[in-house]
Amino acid sequence: MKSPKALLKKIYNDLYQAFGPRNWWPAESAFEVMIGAILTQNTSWNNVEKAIRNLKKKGVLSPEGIRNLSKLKLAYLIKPAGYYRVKTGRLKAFVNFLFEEYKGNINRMKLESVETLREKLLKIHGIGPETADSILLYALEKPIFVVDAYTRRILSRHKLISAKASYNEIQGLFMNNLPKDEKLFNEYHALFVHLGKTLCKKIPKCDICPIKGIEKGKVKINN
DNA sequence: CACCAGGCAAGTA
DNA sequence: TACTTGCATGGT
Repeated sequence: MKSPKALLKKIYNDLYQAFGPRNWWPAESAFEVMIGAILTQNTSWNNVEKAIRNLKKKGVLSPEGIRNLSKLKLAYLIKPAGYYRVKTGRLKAFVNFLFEEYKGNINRMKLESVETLREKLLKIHGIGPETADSILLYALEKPIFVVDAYTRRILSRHKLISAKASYNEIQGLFMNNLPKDEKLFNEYHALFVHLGKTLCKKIPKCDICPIKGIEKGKVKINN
């Protein structure tokens, strides 16, 4: 039990054993996932849910709905999610992209390769690596691993990565050592978030962390 | 009361 | 390249 492959598999198995399937992403449509991915940037999901509810209540949770809304009204509706002025611009930039590239049609978007999509998403103002990958994995069902603050914290705590490993390094650790399986990546990230939100949060010492018996010390990231 | 949450861009050195 | 700062609400 010392190769990164075996280790990452074991962590997954331990978490799945402990928490079971998480059924991610919590949303009723691919577009809702995309909007949620932007709204949840450095923001608690609880606050995002309020904003999503507001959008649904107004019947504007669609590419057309967001596009036709004035910035002022959009800002008001997403206010509970925080950074509402910034996020209004980001949502607008994103839906503009959807219409320019795909006529506002998500199915059209899904036809493109994950590599092409990722490049395009990263060019949109307000879409960084995590948001892009969340959209790719959870909205478009492309096999890509999402790295977030929880992932970083958990791996770092178990001394599997250095504290200042880059996004791409961490993503590579998973993608180079696991089968490129969308279902697996989906569940894996969801399990990390669940662990981070529950145990790691409340129990600083991590005494009852489900990830047990792993070898301490850094895992080789490059290979 | 302080602290932080499922980031990102822009500015500085 | 490698820090630092602004953005903002709501829960604990």
